[in-house]
Amino acid sequence: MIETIQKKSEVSGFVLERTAKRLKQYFQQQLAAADTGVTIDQWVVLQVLDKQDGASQLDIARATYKDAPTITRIIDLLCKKKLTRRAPDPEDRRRFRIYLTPAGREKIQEVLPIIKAARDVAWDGLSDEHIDQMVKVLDMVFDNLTEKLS
Amino acid sequence: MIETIQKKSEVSGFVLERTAKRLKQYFQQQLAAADTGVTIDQWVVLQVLDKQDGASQLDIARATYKDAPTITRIIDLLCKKKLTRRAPDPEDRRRFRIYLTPAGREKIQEVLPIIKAARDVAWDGLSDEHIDQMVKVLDMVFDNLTEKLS
DNA sequence: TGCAAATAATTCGTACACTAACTATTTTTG
DNA sequence: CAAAAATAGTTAGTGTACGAATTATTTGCA
Repeated sequence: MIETIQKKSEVSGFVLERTAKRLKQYFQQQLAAADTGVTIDQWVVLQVLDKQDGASQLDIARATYKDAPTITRIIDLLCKKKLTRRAPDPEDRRRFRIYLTPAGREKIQEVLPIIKAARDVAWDGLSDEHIDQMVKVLDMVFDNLTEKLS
Repeated sequence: MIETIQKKSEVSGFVLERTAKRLKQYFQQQLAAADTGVTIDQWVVLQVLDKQDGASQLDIARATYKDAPTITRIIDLLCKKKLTRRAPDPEDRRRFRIYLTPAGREKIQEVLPIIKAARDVAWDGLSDEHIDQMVKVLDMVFDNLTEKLS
């Protein structure tokens, strides 16, 4: 049997990309199936606000690793749905502070169980040690790349 | 010190997403810096054709885990750049067969070293065992989700 | 054979990612 | 203090992702 020899790194990037894509896809599908009216990326922003209400858009960008234009658009959508609101920052007129509305807080409570159930599906059959090990490797890759990008 | 207890799965999805995003970002940046004129997604399609010249768009979609409309658009762009061409499939008039042009083959040779160098950066300092372990975990997650999606 | 179902590709609409360019502020610093 | 640099946010353009609907063709089956 002839076997093509290829470096580990040749497949692993592909596997990483593929799994991340499928993970996002599954969460997205679960959110849509439950008619939550929010996307997974919008959910990520809501979660940041849940922990840090009144964050600036840049705060949110940093916390989510998304860029500024993306946050502008997501906040636009969330505000249109009345889940968040923009308030001027009294200390810096360039800045907005983003707050959850009561409807936003309710939405978080509505969506959280769906997210938790999806996590259980994704990580089913994996021990904490397995997950820890994977996170460690992923973080090393992330650090390798971040170093070179900055 | 008060520490918030959270399940492993709560952070690991985030880490996975974050690393995949950064990986893509780095490859994309390297391709742009070298003025290759192709994106990382276009490169992935070229690589499929390198292994399987004359593949149908659906073949490419399956091999890359992208969907049909996405492949249509990417092939449109690659054809516009004269790196690939569409040829009707003599056996099935619904189908196209996609072929690399000579310029496409040259482009692959031009881009390959850039990709290899980027891989080396990404996986620097990681042993084959570490990578194997990570791939195993990622594949389990992928399988967990694929099962539920179909 | 003939019609229904499946398949390959495309188009449309919405959402996200990234770059570059721009406005409006605030901070630095000469 | 005033000009320059940095910062916060927005807008525009290109590329990608995904679902739904559409067209053309092929296959399955009664």
